[in-house]
Amino acid sequence: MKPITITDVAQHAKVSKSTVSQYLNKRYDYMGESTKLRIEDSINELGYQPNYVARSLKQKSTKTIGVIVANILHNFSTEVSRAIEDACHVDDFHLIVCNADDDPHKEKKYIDMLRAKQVDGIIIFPTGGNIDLYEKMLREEYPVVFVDRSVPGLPVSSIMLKNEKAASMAVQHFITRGYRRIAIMTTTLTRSVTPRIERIEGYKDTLTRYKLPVRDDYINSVPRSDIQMQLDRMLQLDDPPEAILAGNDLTLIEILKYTKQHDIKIPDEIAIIGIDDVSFASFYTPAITTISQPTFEMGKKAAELLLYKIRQQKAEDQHPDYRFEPTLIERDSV
Amino acid sequence: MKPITITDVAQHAKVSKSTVSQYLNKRYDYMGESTKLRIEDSINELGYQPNYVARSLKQKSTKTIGVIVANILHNFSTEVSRAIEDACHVDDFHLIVCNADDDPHKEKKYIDMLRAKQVDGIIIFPTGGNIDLYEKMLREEYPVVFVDRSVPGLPVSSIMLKNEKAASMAVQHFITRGYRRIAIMTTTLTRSVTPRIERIEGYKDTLTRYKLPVRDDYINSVPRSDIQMQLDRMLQLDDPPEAILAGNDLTLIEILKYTKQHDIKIPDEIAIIGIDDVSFASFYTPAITTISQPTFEMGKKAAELLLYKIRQQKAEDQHPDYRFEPTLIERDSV
DNA sequence: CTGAAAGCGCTTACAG
DNA sequence: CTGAAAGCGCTTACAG
Repeated sequence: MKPITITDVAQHAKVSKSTVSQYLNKRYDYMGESTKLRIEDSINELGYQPNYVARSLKQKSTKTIGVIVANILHNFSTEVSRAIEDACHVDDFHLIVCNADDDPHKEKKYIDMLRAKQVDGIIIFPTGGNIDLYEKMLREEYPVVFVDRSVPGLPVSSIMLKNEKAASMAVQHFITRGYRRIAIMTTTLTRSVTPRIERIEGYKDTLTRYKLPVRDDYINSVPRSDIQMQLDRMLQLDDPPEAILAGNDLTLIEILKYTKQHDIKIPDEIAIIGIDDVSFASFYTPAITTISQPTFEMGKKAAELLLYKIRQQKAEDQHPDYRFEPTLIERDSV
Repeated sequence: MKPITITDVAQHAKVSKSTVSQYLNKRYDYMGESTKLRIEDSINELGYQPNYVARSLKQKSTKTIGVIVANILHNFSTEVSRAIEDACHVDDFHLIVCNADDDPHKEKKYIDMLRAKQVDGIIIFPTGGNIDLYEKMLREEYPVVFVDRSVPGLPVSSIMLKNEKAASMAVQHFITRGYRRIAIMTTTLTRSVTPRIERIEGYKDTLTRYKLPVRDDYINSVPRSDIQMQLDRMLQLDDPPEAILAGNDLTLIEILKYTKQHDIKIPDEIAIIGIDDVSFASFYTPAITTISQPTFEMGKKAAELLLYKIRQQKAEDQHPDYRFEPTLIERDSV
């Protein structure tokens, strides 16, 4: 079945393609009322749908943006993506979401694919493994915004949590409740990743501020698959920690699996706070105290910033990173 | 900064655009070795990236498919989408995922948008509210595959769970463990939705088969926001149920919130099975017994079927629906 | 107020 | 073995 094109509509309405195009783009300024009506009728009668691909080619804009998340398994990624989608929707922009799976090769593949598809800009949760590619995009004045992690040296702002503050709030909460031996557990990646570094920094600073010792054997950064083992090691220390700060949702899940399996009571035997709110936090037993990120605002800001760059046709921005406030949600795991 | 086009490459390599295009499409059959090398060098030197939009316009194929899930909040949707993505990746097809949010208007909007963007086919988790639109697509021989829910009367197969069997397995498991007063709770929608209907059917049949009474006041289909209230009502019956089958993940979550809040012991005071595996099932206390769907296989089959239709340029298929096996994962909530 | 013509960046028969 | 030309379905100055 042959699709209806603008030519068919023009013939049917007995006007030129140009006039139909004017109509489609709502340039009614000089259009006769009867012409307008004839075109409208023809469109309905033929069931005409404009071909965006053709339009995009001519206009050099697809009204589509790409989002590449570092790892879709983090709840944070999904929530931010959804907020980005909502914000784009207002301006009639569409989204293509890709998952780099913490792999710079995949990230590069997706960047290339999205650019070949001519998306108007990309929001990246950077793996950190493609610095020269990010630089190249910038040289080509291609609109990019970073989320969750920053890329030092690039004049592109990143939308991030106040990570140090988040860790600090958690540690302070532990301290207030009387805990002194406080550990932190994060997942590790081969590349250095802003949130992890800053959260550990905030953790250390806060301990120091409260004159508590900073112990290396309480600071863990291991691959997700090794978390259970690492907990084993840490809890067998002579003076094991009484509290653990989970650096993100996946880490928290591994810790809960461990405590469940070894029948360790929370918070009596070990207190827990997780950064990132998880779906089951409120109805887990015990309900889990978390530090949540304002994912909705962060996604919105990322979208707005990217759309702004797209409109201004600029890639750089002089603004420092945008930092968002963490929120402590007190529940029963501390 | 002006992007590099095939014309630039042709000039730089001192050949025609046609030849460059042949090269790009790996039609090397009659191409001189030196020509090939010159083109390759020019591409690298200029950093040329083909424009897929232009290619798509000419080839009338975007190598992209759309996925419209009824409600992204169901874990099932996310997992199936990911499986579809993996399967498409093999054939170098890309994905645009949209969330209809159980709203037929949004579903229609997304179908129109995806077709305007000329995606080669769409996988739909149908809301059921756009039958005429589905029919129109079929008339236009547009490739479509349904997932999770079927649309009666349309010669388009749907990829579904053996829903009756899933409910039946759950009920049998309850019965084997000695439970007799078994209820079912599902979310309701204004439109009738295959899984819900079939699961209730399977539930009833199994009770009947075991000569247990089928009680209307044990069968609940209410909006998500009313689940808590409904549980209240049901548990205040003179002879309240001893076991509840949760029709999907969101229902299960509402039930767990309720039991937590009212301090109801699982499984001692109420036993629970959820259809759909949830992330926290294994480390919840108690670990939740679930019936899981083979989401990976289902997504794979959906993708394969759609890609097949796209290649054959056909929309109909005579095959009955594809049905997949549920799996009972015994844990501690029964 | 409307239409003819050029052009977006590719691909593809076809000619030589 | 390679190139000239037409065309995919739109939009956009420009002419009248």
